[in-house]
Amino acid sequence: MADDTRSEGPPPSARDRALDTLRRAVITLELKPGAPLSENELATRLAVSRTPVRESLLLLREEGLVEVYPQVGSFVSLVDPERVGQAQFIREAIECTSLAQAEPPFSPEHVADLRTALLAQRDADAAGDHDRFFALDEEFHRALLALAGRESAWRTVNAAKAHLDRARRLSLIDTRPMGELIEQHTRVVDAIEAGDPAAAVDALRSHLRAVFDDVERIRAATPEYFTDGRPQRPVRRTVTSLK
Amino acid sequence: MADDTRSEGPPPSARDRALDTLRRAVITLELKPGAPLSENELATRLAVSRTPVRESLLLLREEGLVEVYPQVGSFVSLVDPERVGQAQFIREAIECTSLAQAEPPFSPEHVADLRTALLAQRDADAAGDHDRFFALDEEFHRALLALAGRESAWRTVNAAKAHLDRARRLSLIDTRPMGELIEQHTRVVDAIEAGDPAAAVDALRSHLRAVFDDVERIRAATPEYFTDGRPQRPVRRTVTSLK
DNA sequence: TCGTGGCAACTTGCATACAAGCACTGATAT
DNA sequence: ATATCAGTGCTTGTATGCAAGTTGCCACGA
Repeated sequence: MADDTRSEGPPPSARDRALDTLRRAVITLELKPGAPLSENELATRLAVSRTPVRESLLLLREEGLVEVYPQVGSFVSLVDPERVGQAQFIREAIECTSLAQAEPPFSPEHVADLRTALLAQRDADAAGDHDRFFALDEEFHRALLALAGRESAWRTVNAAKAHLDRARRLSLIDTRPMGELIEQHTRVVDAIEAGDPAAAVDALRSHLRAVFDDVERIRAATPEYFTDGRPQRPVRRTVTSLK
Repeated sequence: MADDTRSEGPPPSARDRALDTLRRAVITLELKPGAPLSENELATRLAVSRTPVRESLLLLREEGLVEVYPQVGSFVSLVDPERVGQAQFIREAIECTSLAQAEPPFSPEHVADLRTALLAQRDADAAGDHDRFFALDEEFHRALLALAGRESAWRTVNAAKAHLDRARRLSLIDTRPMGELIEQHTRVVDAIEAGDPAAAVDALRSHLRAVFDDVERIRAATPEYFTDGRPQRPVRRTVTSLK
């Protein structure tokens, strides 16, 4: 088990690499909401043919991150407050239900995972490392699901919260302190360690709603990245450079 | 509103048609779990090229309905009890949370929709029309979400419950009476009409769990369509005919 | 009879050519 | 100056050819 290279699975295909690259570019706002995309342009940049790029865009479209207008063009989706709200509801339903169904005593390893993610998150915030902060935030919520043996539900939560994540990333442009969020996470873990699931659910719920309320503030600050309810107007423009 | 042809949106592309056809074939068990697929074969049957078929398989793979082994073949996914349980949890979390957050008085139209679906479902059961029965079952649960203004969450629920639906369809092979399910639905609507959301949630939860428990019975009856935990063995065979 | 090696046919992944359609530009007429 | 119309270049959708790899059959040898 030591000399295992862990090459599990086949080598990533050109599509896998293109998909990872593009998805990451979209959620990190490297590709900004509303930015026009072009299969040919992206294929050139990624040094592959249109096929893997096209298939990637098809999957990203299914995730709600890209919109494709036939014979017109493809665009990074604008952040849709409606979808953000939907993601918020789904997340709250799944995470809170999971936590509510978890029964003490809790696995010490899982609780330790939560504490570890929490401390690392504090460091990342202090260092101003936004990417790491978000990765740890995901790790925290994932560990929360694992506490009740519902880690497999993470995939569904993740798929639903893409728009929510982008909105949250927008808020980091102001390099705003994340202390409040860490504080809220801490309250959740404290309640868990105290063996009080009900209190943990309450703390989690108010945390998730605080995150959601923040979206409106972000929207007011950067309205150009949000939909105004009207259909996204297809406008052909020069493609923004990817890296 | 009468002469409106409702042609909203562009005409369906070859990919759209292929995807609809294939997805329907998989969830109705016309294409049985474990059945080998072939892009070329399907392309010929559907009278299109490999491209739309390939893209459809890619999307179905993302939905968990198809498994693709590069250079080996594509197969209809076996029903995975693990995924069925996951779907059950997600469904219960979302539907019950939605119903719990709904506040009386309820919209008379929505309640009427529930009653209508219920009666129609009784007819479909009596007529032995399985497809219609399932369509109405979806309509019922969708209306339940609409009651709390969470109809948009239906998409997420639907995406998660593909394996669950196939398992339920397997049970219909015995032409088993669906009276119990209708009975359970009725209890939910009764509680709603009585303006008692808490009771409705309890009735809904026990209904969903009854559906889930049924899966084990189905698995015992038709184990060849379920995974035994081991990876699905790729075996090349003659492609089952589609329609 | 049983084991083994190689060939043939199939699979999906990727690249590319062609088709159909929309948007923008610019010239032209009013 | 303004409105209209045709052209051009881009877009995505589809079809198809080629490449790389795997499976299973079948002949061959022990």
